[in-house]
Amino acid sequence: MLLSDLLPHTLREAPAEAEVPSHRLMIRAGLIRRHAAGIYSWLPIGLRVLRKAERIVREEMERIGAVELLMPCVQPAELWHESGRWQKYGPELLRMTDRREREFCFGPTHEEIITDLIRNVVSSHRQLPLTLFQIQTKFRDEVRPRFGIMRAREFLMKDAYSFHLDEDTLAETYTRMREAYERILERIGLDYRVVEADNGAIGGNSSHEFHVLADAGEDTIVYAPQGQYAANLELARAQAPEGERPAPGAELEHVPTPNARTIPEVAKLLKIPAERCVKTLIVQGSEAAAVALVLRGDHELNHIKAARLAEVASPLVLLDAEAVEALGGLKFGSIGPVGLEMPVIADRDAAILSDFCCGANKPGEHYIGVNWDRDVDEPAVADLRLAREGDTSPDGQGTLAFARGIEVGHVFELGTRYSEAMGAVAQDDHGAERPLSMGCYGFGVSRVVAAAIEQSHDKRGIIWPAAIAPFDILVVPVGHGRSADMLGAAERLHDELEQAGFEVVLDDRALRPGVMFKDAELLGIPHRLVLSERSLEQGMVEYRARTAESNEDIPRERIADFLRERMHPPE
RNA sequence: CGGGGUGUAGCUCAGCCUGGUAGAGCACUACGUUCGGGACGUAGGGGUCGUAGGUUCAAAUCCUGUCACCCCGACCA
Repeated sequence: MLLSDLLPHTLREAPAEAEVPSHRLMIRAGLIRRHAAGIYSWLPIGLRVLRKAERIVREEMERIGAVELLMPCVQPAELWHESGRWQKYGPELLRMTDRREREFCFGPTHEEIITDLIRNVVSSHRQLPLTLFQIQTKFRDEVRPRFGIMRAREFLMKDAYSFHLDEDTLAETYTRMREAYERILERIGLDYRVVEADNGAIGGNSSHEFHVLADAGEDTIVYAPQGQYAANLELARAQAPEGERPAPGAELEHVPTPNARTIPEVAKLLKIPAERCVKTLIVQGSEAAAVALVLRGDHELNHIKAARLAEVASPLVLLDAEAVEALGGLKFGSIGPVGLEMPVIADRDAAILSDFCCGANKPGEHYIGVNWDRDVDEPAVADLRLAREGDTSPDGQGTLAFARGIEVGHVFELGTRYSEAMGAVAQDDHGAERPLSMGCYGFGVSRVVAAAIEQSHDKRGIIWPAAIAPFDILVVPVGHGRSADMLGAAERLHDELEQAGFEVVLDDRALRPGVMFKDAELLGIPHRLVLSERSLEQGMVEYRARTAESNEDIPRERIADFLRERMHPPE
């Protein structure tokens, strides 16, 4: 293929808006182009990469017996009303009306459509289990699209759905899908972690996320480097405290704390470590107007965990200063559980404290020597806090470390949430009609391309993993001006390698060598061959891997074999 | 949605404070010289200064509204 035919458009400088390496490099290399926030074109070279990622995903889906179909991007509102999500999904759902004022949305996901399809097509256990997938453009009207293709509003996703009448085959498909995702990420050559996850808006039971590790990642993942445990920080269980609560050793005492509102200020003023203070957060209750959450002073509230408590409203609402004041004159900076007239839930670490310090529910006053049971009713106890680096892993193996991750895949066991709402049933082997169990499995195809660049680039440009590189080999002829047949020689080399089965692109732009070399590095094609007047005379070709610092001269007639060995080294 | 910021040529930016003929580098076109790490010369093309209104003899510049975009926090492949 000729580079000049591929709409090459490299930039020396990236637009000011591009912040993270993958976004900058994709724009500079001319792989994508933005039209509006989170909406991009894929230029020919970029599209080759996307198609390669897509092909790997498709192959691994087919390997586990999933079957491809294609569903519509535009979906009728009625189906979303049936599942209840027309109300629930919120402004992220791009809604529209047709000429007859009938409502539609641009699909952000396809549970409704697939369930509608299956309920009309499947009626017997003999047709199950069944796993279907598609690779298709999705639209989610993200609050804040950013980082180019990484968090776009329009993006390419593989979504798969499985249907079952028994939990065993659902669990089996779920496991096979997890393994398929691991194979995809291994084939692309990415460093990743599988983590326990929250189910979010899609709902259901068990759920795992697949994160590619990268500094630009938007999620914090928690994992034990020496053990198996890994989870999204939102979900990571905190280490349970050991031992019993010590018996009270101090008297309850009222102390003035003028101008000390935060835990560090109070701790400093009273010369008490933050670990012996508690903070009290007032949130909206599910039934009660307010619920108090008590955490140790040095711990942070995990909002997801709090929202999951039956007593607490979901999603979590932290009451603001005004609402707190309305509850009997409470002020931020001096709230504590003593004498508080509302349900109190303490984190496990706060619940085993004795002789602790807390706000006295009057501005500028605190209590010290506070003890549960003696001074305050025993609280309900729950895991409320965020995990911290250095905590012992919840499974006891090693200590927790944090890393940044880019979520490229997410698998869910949905159960019967959609099939019950939408009446997707089949007859079991006794002739009884039962709702189908579902699994759903998403993989961000366009996002994994950005993730690959985040993990594999240097200051000069992209370093494509071989599996998704737009081409295997770039041929660069230099010295057009001196040697009349330079381009002809390059074309012969290109044709020969193409016939040998390589994907080859020839830089036929006849630019100055420096420009072509810079672009070669920016584009990141794994193998570069340079032809020059000198090498032609000597019957050699100059080879350099994208990752190498220097050149090797390879005899012209050996070049195909040499490249074969480089790309597929003998075991 | 809350907080901060930016809109001037395809890209990076200057000009704005202190109103007076819209600029530079890169990119683009033509010609010439160059040709192993982002060359040089000459001549060109391209911008109603985001947008609407106001102040003024005169607005890129001052004022008001509005839109778009970017960054930091609550959501997701």
